Formats: sequence, C-alpha cells, structure tokens
Amino acid sequence: RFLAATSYLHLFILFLLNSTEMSDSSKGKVLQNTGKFVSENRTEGDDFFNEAGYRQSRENDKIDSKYGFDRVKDSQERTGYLINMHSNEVLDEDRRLIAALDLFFIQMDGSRFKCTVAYQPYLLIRPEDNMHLEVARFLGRKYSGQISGLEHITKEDLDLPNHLSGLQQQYIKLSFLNQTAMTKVRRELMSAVKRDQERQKSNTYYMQMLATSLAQSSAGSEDATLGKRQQDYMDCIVDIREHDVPYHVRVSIDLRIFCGQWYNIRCRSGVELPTITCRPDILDRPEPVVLAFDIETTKLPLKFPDAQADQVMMISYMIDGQGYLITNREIISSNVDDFEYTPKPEFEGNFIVFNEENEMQLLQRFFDHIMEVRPHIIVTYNGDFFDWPFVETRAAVYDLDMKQEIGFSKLRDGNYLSRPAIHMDCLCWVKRDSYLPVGSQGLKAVAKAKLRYDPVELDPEDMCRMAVEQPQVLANYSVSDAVATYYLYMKYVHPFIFALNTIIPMEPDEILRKGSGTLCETLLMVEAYHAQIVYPNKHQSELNKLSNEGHVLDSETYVGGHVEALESGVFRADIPCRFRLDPAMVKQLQEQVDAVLRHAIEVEEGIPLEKVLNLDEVRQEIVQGLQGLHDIPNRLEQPVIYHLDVGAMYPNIILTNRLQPSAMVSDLDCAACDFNKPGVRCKRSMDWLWRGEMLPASRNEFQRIQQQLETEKFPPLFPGGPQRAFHELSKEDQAAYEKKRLTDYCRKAYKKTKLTKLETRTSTICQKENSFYVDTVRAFRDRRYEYKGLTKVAKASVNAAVASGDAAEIKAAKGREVLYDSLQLAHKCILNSFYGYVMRRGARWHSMPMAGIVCLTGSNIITKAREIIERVGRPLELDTDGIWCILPGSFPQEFTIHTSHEKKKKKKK
DNA sequence: ATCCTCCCCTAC
DNA sequence: TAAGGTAGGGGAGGAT
Repeated sequence: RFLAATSYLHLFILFLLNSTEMSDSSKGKVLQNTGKFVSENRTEGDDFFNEAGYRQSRENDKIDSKYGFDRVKDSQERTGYLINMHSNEVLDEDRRLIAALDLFFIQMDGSRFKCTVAYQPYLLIRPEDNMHLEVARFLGRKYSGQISGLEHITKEDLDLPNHLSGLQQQYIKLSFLNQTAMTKVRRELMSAVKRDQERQKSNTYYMQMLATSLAQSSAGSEDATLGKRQQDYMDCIVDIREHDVPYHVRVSIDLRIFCGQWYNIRCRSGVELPTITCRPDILDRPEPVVLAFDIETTKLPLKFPDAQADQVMMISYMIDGQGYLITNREIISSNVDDFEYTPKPEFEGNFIVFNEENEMQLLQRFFDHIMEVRPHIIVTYNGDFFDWPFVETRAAVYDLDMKQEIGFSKLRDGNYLSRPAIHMDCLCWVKRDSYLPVGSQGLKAVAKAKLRYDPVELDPEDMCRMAVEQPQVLANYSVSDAVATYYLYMKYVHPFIFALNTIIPMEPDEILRKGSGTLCETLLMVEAYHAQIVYPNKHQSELNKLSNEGHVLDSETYVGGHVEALESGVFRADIPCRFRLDPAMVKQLQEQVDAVLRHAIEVEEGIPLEKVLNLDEVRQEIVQGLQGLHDIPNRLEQPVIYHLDVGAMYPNIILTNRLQPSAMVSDLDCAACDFNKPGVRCKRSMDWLWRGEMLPASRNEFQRIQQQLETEKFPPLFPGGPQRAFHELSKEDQAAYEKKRLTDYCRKAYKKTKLTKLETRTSTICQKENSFYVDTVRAFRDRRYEYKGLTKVAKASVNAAVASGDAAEIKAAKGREVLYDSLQLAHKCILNSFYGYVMRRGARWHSMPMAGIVCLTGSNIITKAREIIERVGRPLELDTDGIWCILPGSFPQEFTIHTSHEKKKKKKK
C-alpha cells in the first residue's frame, strides 16, 4: 500500500508540473485531464509511465525547440523536406508514455517544424503448430500490463519447406506501447525460445536413437507432451523474429518515410497518426544551414594536444559560405584583421574575425553564434575524436556544459551528436566512400584529390611559435581547414548522403557512419518488408565446430579471388617484345568476327546492323589484320599494353545466376517442394571451394580435454567473487578455453597447430526462389549505372567547354564530372558489399556457399580469359577480375563505325 | 638465425 | 555493441 501511495503521489506531482509547462509552451491548446489519469487496469509493475522516460522526452522536446523545431499542434497542411528523424516518447490521451518518431522538417521558406508519429513497436513469435490460439491467450494474460496489441498474421518465410507453392508461416504479432515494455517482454520470450531450441536439439538426437532401436513409441510421448503444454505455454514458443529492428528503422520502413524527400503533412488532434504524403514531384533541394568548423590548439613539442592542459587558440568556421574566425588573445599575440582565403575561385572564403580576450570568451562566442544561426548540419573533419571532445573538455574547465549550451554530447560509439542538428564528420565519408588509400586520408590530401587545389600546409611543431610571431599566417592556415571541410561536405558528402537517405531508412548521420554491410542489410529489409517476407534472425557462428573428419575447426571460409603474377620486368609501348602466337587461336578469332561485331553493335550499342554504313570495310580490315598475325605467328614487335577487366563482375555473377542466400537449397528443401518434378530446370548446381583450418587433434583427444576442463576451477566473474566451475562459464568462454587448451596440446603432441584442407563443394541454387535479394542488387547496380552515365555526359561537356574556351563552363563541367564520378564510386563500394555482406558476422541473410560460388565462378571466368590471351599475346598479371597484358602492336584494335542512326559516330575497340 | 604470428595496408 | 569479403606483401617482435 505504501508503494502504491508513493507512486500515485509521484505521478500526481509530475502531472501538475507537466500541465503548467504545457500551457506555457503550447500557446492555446492545453492537454486536458481526461480523468483517465489513473486508469482502472493499471498494475504495480506497469511500465507505461516511467519517470526517467518522461523526463527524457521533455528534455528532447526542449532541445529541439531550441533549434526551432517545435512540434506542430494545429491541423494545417504543410509541405516540408524531411531532414532528420529521431525516436522519442510522448504521452497519449491516457497519459501513458508511448513510442513515437519525431520528424524534422524544413519548409520552402527555410522555416522549421517537427511532427510526431506515434507507432507501436512490435515483434513476431511463432508457437508450435496448432498452439497459436492458446499461446496468444496465455501471453495476453501473462503480459497484460505490457502488451498493447496481439494479432495473428501470416508472412512469407523463405526457410519454410515448400513455400514456393504458396505456403505461408503464421506468426503472432505482439505490439507494445513503448520500447521499454518490448525489451522487458522480449528478454523472457527469447530465453523461452532458446530453451526450446536446445530441447529440440537433444530431442533430435534422442529421436534418432529411438528410431534406430524402437519403433512403437509415438503414442505415449504425445500424451506426455500434451500434459506439459498445459503447464507452461512459454515452452511452446519455437521462434521469435524481427525483435531487434531499431525503432526508427521499423517506423521508417513500415510507413515508407525517408529523409531527403518532400512530404505533405497534416497533423490531427492529439496523438492520432498525422497524414504524411510523399511529394516526389518536388525536385528542388532546400538549402539547410551548414556550419563547418575546425579548431587549432596549443601543444607541447612532439606531443599530441592534451585537452586537460592545452588550450584552443583559434576556432575557424564557415556558415553557408561566410567565414568566421575566433581567436584566443591569451595565446595569439595580436589582433587578427578580417581577411580572405580563397584557394580557388569557386571556393570563396571571406573571414570575419572576432578577437576574444581568453579561451572562455572564445568558447562562449562560438556557442552563442551556433545558437544564433541554429545550423541544421554541423560539419567537421575527425570532429568525433578530436575537435568535439577537445571543445567539450575545455568548456567544462570554465563550467560551461556543452550539452546545455548547444545540445551536443558524446553518444553511441563516441560520436558527438545532437537531436535537432546533424553532425557530419567528413572523415567517415573519406574512409568508407572516397576510395582514397589510407595514406591520403588526411584533410590536405583529400582536398588535393577531391577539391583539386594545393592547401596551405604547416608543420604542427611550428604552430605555437607562429601564434606569437605570425598570427596572420596562422590564421590563414587555421581557416584553410575550415574551408576545405566546408566545400568537401557541400560538394561530395552532402549530395551522397542525402541521395542514399531517400532509399535507406536511417538517420543521415547513421548513413554516414554505419558500415556498408549494414546499409545493404537495411536496403534488403525494406524490400523484404514490402514483399511480405519475414526477416531471418541474425546469423550466429557455431562455437568450436567440428570438421567432417572430427577435428575442431579453427576457422572455415571459402577460396576467394584468383591472383597470378606471371611476368616481371619493364613493359613499354616503345620497347619491342617477342610474341609467339597460336595460329589456331587467331583463326578462331577470325571466324568469330561477324558474331562479335553483331553483338557489339546491336546488343551493346543498340544500333540495328542495317543502319551501319561501313560494316564490310571494318570487317575486312579486322580479318586482314588477323590474317597477318596468323601467317607470321612468331614476331618481335612493339607491344600495346592493356588492362582488360570484367565490369562489376561479382554483382553480375549474382544477377545472372540468381544467387541469393535463401536460394541455396538442400536436397530436403527440393524434396518438399511441389515444383520438384523429373527434368525440372529450377535447380542450378554450382561448385565452390571450401577451406578449413583445423587443429590436428582427434575427436577423442578433444573429448579428453573437455573432461579435464570439467574438473577445473576458473576465475570469478567479477573480482573477489567465487571461483567458477566450467559449466558456469558462458558458452563463449567455454569455447575459448577449449580451443586454447587444445592448441597448446597440439603444439606439444603434433608439433603444429594447424591443418589446412581444401574441399570442392557443390550447392544447388533454386532459380524459382522469391527474387527480392537479386532485385535489390539489380536496382542498386542500375542506380550506379545512372551515375556512370552522368559522369560520361559530364566528361563530354568538359570537352565541349574546353573546345569553346568558356572558362566558367569548363569549371562547372569539371565539377560535375568529379561529383558524378565520386557518386558512382561510392555506389560501387556498397554494390560490392552485397556480395561481401553474405559472409558478414551477424548477417540476417548469411551464406558461405553463395560467397564461395561467386568467387569460384569469377575465378573460372578470369582463368578462361587468360588462356585466350596467352595464345594471342602475353598476360603479365591477373587479379580477380582483370588482366594486365601485352598484345602485338599490329593486333586489330580500334575502329570507327559509321551509322545512319541519330548517334552519328561510334568508336569500338 | 629462422620461423611464426600479428598488424597494417593495399588490390580486387 | 556492431561488424562487407578474400588474397597477399611486408615489417615488428617474440619463440625456438
């Protein structure tokens, strides 16, 4: 009774606080006490209202308002560009905290608003067959305080035997008011499922034993299980799905809401779902307020700056192209005047200087300026690990709380983030998407490679001296980093991230920072959801797996790309080489000339053969050239050097063979499938190479070591705790101890710790399988082709501009060329990840056979190509999908085809 | 002195 | 917690 009294008192005080606050801020509309404040069915352990959650939600709204994102309360229709989203919690009309997604919009005129979509988080569970109703009733009772909705649904399950005939899997969808409630219930459901799976495993062994010895036990065991079922329905839950989808990803997928798009938004009363309609017809991008900053600090000679002892000397930043510099006059010996730093005409930088007395005033000035302009996006270069933590620490020295001042603080993975403003760290883009080698990932090198100018460089050891001796020079340098960061962001990072934003259901800063495999998986989740396909759970690797021969596997994988280094030396077009051609191969090429020409002209260029004007001449020239090579196959002549490569090899292998994790089927899958009739063509057999590294010890030796471990004691879980027996350790720790002990044993007994084995394995790929995976890959490949096409167009316009001598146009066209080229490169990285993703740890769609097949198929293609080349020239080096080679200079190479088609001229190699 | 493992970095 | 993959060269440093 006492507990109940305190909690009511608590709620009541919070309620009072809340309603006064509301009437202050919401100007007009005040949430009324509906009288449902303390609802009848509320129970003690009820999580619908928790104080911490409520305070957090208020905190969230406060900081959002500080940046001008106030929650829309009227029902007027607005058009807004969705720039960001964050999960939040709001009170419903029963004053319960419910999960919601805050959407951050910019309007055409630059004004801002926030709109909130309430959406219940959910997960799926699958009870044993014929137990759905009972389990649903049971769960509804057991979790009446937590579960807010319970629904029987069906989903496409690609692991379900015979699903191609239309069979679907049935699930119970459990919805929750908020994530706290879901997490709590999920924990118990998951351990129930885990228990069941272990029972299943031992059951199979048991059943196998039974099947071999006895034959008449089925009737009795059914009765036994029936009795048990009535005891505890928790044990009837055999699977749990989609319980680990981040909330904002869930809402974004289900409601098809993506950042980087325009929407019409009309809110309705209370927390009813607002209507949100996409406006793909609006193509203009709004211009968000972008602030890029960079700091210079003092430091000791040959040391890295230490935020505890060193100071910020300068902060330079750009806001929408206008530069600012704040100096710390305690360090900088004289005032710095306004100046200009424009490394290139298109990267203009006029700097206004604020000379502040000391570091505290410098920081305060910076924070005040941020709150004055309220940037949508703050840009840094390695700000996550240098600038932000340094500023935060220095501010704390003066009792300035950065989170209080501007809303930024260290959140997940040590990244500095805020709710209303996005932090874009350009270094993340450089690492994942720029295709620059690690040695060129410094800001200076990136500016050179991507912005195409030579930035000011300065030895860090000279900086402190220059603060005293040459403040203006230091200012120039300081500012150059802010300029590079700002324009790098505007030119490359922003267009790329906000292009991906429209197809990947995440927050912009996540799209910038997540691994490429996560981006792939999220794209796949979007496709799967809309194809009604239930998500597989995250893949878990088996601990201390045994090989087919009973050895403990240290690691297993597949053989990857094929590499050959064939010749070394200096090869140049002006140094003659000796060639020994194979006349039979030359003859063969000669015979295929017609077919090759037709394919190149009709299929690749899309020009009908009859529109070609000089087909015969070209054909004749090629045939004659080859004839010359055929007649004199041993030659000493100047070479031509080629790199021949297969375009987008892995994605195309995936597409042509319809390779996808769920299509890798076993005999059992096919046996259960209705389409499996004699002579069917849906089963494609493909080989791959498995490679395992295993410990040489036998199974018996391994078991002896396991028995030995059972008798030993192990270090406590926490210092000072009791020692633990082997079975008290976690499964992972057990496996680690086993492997460690076995390795030591092998070193002594076998004098080696590793046996490597290769095996050719064959897998069947179902060609009828639901194609959502390959469809996703194809869509992404085509997206990349679009950017490649645009690169080509831009290149052509550079040439046209050069010809016309229009300086401004040359620059603009070159800019477009670099932009589209880097967009297509970035897409290439994610495209290739669709192959690598299937072997990623924890991938939902995981498959070693699929990755192995991709590589072996590619390896065969490139090997075949090399065999042809060595008969008409000399291959020098071969790597995965390309061959460096030399051919005789007289080999037929380049021809111009004239057509009457609207494309006037075509060049063909 | 030699081998082995780990780490870093690049090519694809 | 979050996490594309394999092939392969080369250097540092420890074990034998």
